Amino acid sequence: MTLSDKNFAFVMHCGEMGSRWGFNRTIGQMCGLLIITKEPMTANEIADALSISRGNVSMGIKELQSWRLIKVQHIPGDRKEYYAPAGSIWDMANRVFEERKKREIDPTLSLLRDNLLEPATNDDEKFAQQQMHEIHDLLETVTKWSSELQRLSPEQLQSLMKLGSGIGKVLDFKDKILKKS
Amino acid sequence: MTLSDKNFAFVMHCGEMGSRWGFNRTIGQMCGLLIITKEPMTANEIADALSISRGNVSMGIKELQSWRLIKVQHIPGDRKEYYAPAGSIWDMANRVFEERKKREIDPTLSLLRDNLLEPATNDDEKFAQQQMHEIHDLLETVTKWSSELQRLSPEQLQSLMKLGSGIGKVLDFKDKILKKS
DNA sequence: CATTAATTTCATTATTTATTGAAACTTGAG
DNA sequence: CTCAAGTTTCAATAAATAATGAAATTAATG
Repeated sequence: MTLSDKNFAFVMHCGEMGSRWGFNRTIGQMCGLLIITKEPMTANEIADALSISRGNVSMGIKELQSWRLIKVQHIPGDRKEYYAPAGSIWDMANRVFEERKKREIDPTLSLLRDNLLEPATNDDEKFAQQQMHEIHDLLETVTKWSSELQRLSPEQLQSLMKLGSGIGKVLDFKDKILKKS
Repeated sequence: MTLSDKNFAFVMHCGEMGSRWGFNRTIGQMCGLLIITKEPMTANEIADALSISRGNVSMGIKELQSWRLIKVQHIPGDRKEYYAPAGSIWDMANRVFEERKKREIDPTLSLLRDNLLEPATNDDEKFAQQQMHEIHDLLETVTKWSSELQRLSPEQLQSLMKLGSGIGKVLDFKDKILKKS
């Protein structure tokens, strides 16, 4: 199975972007490949399509599984493993978002919490703590929000998404209501 | 000027996180250092504090400027350049967010747009285009939203942020209103 | 305009990260 | 249990990325 030029270009683009999205080139390519391929693929097919070693594919699969982006399927009478995206595009974007929050925000939040528990012992530390406090609050807000978004029903989410520039108006509206009551 | 243990630990943490935030270790450290240091610092002070070469600091400054995270200040009668964060914590987070959108989303959106203009020439391409279409729409929504958030006044933003779990209720409320009218 | 303090550049070197492929391991079938 | 198809591991190697520091450049001062 060979990719058409256009599809190949997309897969290569995913490779280029890979490291910006949180993984590396190969894993970006694998992810892109599995997304645009209708049928689940075997590890060997992936290796062939991308001209990379079998071992590298194995690593990549492990990584993609740790991101919960792919799932394994079996075909009766065939002992090979077939890989496919673990959900819709939306699901996958969500997973990447969640996973990146875990890697990019949580560790810092934890460090800041620890730091802010101890009292500052001089002026430098006092100023530093003020700054850290601001960062802490910002990250907490982001965290609260992302978990809030996770909790919304798909319909609510869609409603929110479609809102777009309407969000400002809804906010003003809400504020008015709250002031009255 | 030497850092206290706690402040040093914070700076080193910023280094560890650096690559996850979109830059590299040194630049993460520089960023953290400038944030928790009350007074603007010279390039040499930065190099000393982090035990890195002067040249490396120069590179880092250039990079941090390209992210619009730091600004240069001058002290009368002193020809050295003094560096300081370019805004509040909130400003900086926003800049990072914006810049990352530019690097992580825009190029893909552009590729997808181009791809979707050309008609698919076979079934594989047809399926691939469906998937790309979904990705495209998702990224467009994200883009629209982030620019929407940029446009909100600070008060509106704060109001939105504080909303937290209230967002669901506001949405339901909005839907009710819309249905009535 | 010469001096010199300060900054930037960039070829070289060091470090980190990714890839290969052969060997070890796992697993299902006979 | 044995075989063979399939997968994983990991030491060795390759590739990419970052850091150094000396030389070149810039710019303020008298």
